Amino acid sequence: MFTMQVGKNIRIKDIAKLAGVSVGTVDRVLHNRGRVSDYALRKVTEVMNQIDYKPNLIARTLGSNKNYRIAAIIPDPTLDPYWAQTNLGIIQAQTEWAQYGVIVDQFPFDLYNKDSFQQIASKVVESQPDGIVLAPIFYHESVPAFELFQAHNIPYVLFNTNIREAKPLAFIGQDLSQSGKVGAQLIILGQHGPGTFAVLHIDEDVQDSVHLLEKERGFRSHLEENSKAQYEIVTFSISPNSPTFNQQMAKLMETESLKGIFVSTSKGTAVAASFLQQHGKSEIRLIGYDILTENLKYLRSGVIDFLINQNPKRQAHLGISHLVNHLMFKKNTPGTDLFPLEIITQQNVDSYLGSGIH
Amino acid sequence: MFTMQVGKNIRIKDIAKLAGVSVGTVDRVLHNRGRVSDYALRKVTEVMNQIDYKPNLIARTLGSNKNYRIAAIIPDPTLDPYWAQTNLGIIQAQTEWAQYGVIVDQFPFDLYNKDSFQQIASKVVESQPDGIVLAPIFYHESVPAFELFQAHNIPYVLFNTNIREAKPLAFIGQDLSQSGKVGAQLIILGQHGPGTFAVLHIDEDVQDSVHLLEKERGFRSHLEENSKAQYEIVTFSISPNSPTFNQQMAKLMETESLKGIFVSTSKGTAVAASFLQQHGKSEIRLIGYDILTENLKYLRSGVIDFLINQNPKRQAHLGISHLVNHLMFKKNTPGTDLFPLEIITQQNVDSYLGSGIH
DNA sequence: CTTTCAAATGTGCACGCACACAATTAATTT
DNA sequence: AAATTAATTGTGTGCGTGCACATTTGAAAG
Repeated sequence: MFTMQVGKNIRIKDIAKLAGVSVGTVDRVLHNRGRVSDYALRKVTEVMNQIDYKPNLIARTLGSNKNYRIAAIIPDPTLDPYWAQTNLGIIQAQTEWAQYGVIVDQFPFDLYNKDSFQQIASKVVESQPDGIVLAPIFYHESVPAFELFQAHNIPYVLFNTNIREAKPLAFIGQDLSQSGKVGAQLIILGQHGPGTFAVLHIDEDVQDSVHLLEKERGFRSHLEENSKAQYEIVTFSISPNSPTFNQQMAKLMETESLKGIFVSTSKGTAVAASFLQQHGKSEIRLIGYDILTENLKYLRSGVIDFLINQNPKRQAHLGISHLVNHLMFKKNTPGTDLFPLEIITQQNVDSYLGSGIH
Repeated sequence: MFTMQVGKNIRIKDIAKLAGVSVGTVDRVLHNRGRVSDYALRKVTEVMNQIDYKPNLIARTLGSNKNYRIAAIIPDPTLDPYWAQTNLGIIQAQTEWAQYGVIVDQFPFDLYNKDSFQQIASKVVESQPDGIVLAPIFYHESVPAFELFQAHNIPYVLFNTNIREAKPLAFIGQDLSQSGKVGAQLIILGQHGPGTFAVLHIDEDVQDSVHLLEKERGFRSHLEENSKAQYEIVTFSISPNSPTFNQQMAKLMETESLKGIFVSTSKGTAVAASFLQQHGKSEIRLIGYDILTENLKYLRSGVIDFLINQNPKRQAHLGISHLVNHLMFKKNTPGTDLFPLEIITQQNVDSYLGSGIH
């Protein structure tokens, strides 16, 4: 029907010519800003249906010379090495987009204080950002926050923890139940029953931490389905601040039948490792989370056998990129971006440390 | 010294004003095209040293409306599922950059024919591309190819296999020796000696395949260093076309002491798996490479215990991106991009399949 | 002192899009 | 029929950079 130049891309100008209108009209149709007659609308949409128009995103960003402010709500990075990694990802995204008019403001809250989360959330809304990225680790406190964001029409992206009720622009993280299954698979590998496996939730308020319980659920379900031998699974939910903490851990270490430990938190992994080492029980299989400096030490010395990498840095980085793509490039982001459940060992850990952002 | 507007970025125009010259002169200095007086050159460089000018890449690509042709030299994707994955990565990059005037031409060569590689290489140079990405799987044939590229001043990016003599723009791939070590670590996990481990090189001409021997070297070195029990390691280098292939494999399967098999090629992994299954020896630990459809089947049914993911798709994709960044955005690429040695199991394989390009 | 010519410098347009504003047309009122 | 107003459509400018071309400068030659 129409002769098109090969190689060259279709521009708004071309559409205008084909539809017999001006670029302004096409522009109004594309962004449905109204102020267009039915006739012109029909003409343009007709052309649009026949050709495959892909707007030049490069030109678009240059043309609309907008500035965007993004708020990042994360736990205080100075209080926890895991969230320090997250912080790094945010900083990276920040510097990356800075020259294109994107400003990322961090709003840290206290990991151990639910109220602080709520306070920060309303503070963020007050600052009227164009978008929000957040790690909604507190279930109950998050739901009203989402409602607040929605009421103010601010798009938000979740990472780390998914919450069913939230209708975010995107979720970036892992399938936590599946993550538990990976842990289970690694803990029974080459083991011969019967024996005991321990699940440890160290350092967080488990009552409300959906993500930790999800991991445990996956862990248990895989063991029940797949282990031929008889294994006992025990769960400990303890805070290191508790007066009985040392005592409880010591008792666990001395359990004769103990064959493996699965720790659901990254920080807790190193804690469990130190106890195993102290009690000369390095042979007991230990599986935990994330490549933190502390964990690295124990992984290298063989106390920790496997780490499951949650990649907090990349999660945060990608969260912001998603938001920028949405705001600046008007790109449709995929609803969920599930990260691979990376298995880290003594032998492949360096290949992960060496590679940039993966 | 100079008052700068916060938030706003420095433009060429700003530099010109500060240096007391026109934008044209600044442009000439930036791209050192000459035709600039010593005085002006000094003035501009002075300003450049004081401020941190980051060119707006968005505007740059829009302004210089250039077209780039990239040639991709890879083994024929129709002959091997591994290289089919590579092909997918190239196609993805192709569609991604198409609208910005980047054209990627594929030049497939015959995986089993070294001469075809040489022929294709000179054919590529004839086509005068702006850049080349290639998988130099044949050592001896690659070196003269690199010299040819250099002589014609065409930048090239390597992936999959690194070659010391090549001075590429970038190398994208894995540390193969370390990859073998990961294989070894996974094969002894939970095993109790004594016993036999087999290293299988199936399907390629091992004489010249540096990459396979690298893996074996790593495998052996880790076992020698780390296993307390006595293990015997045997190596088989066989082609499935060989008349004695079935016989040799059958004999291996019946080896009583066999505790594990490490296969160095992705295609060979499925072959080994089928033999294990046929002989009812699924309990023998099997470790191989890559998430190919065939391998997936055996991984799911438990015949394959671990796969090490080389991520051919992403390697190819990133190779092209590196080249585009160099050509179009004039960005300095990092010399080497070592991919993590991803460990794939029954439980985490879906998390890898689900995620897009990571 | 004018002419010639090359080196140095400045100016203007294009890239494709967004957006503000100007111009046109049609409908309604006086 | 002229004037007012609203609805629609078209035009122009800017975003920051690259590049072609025009202009200026200064020195050498006539």
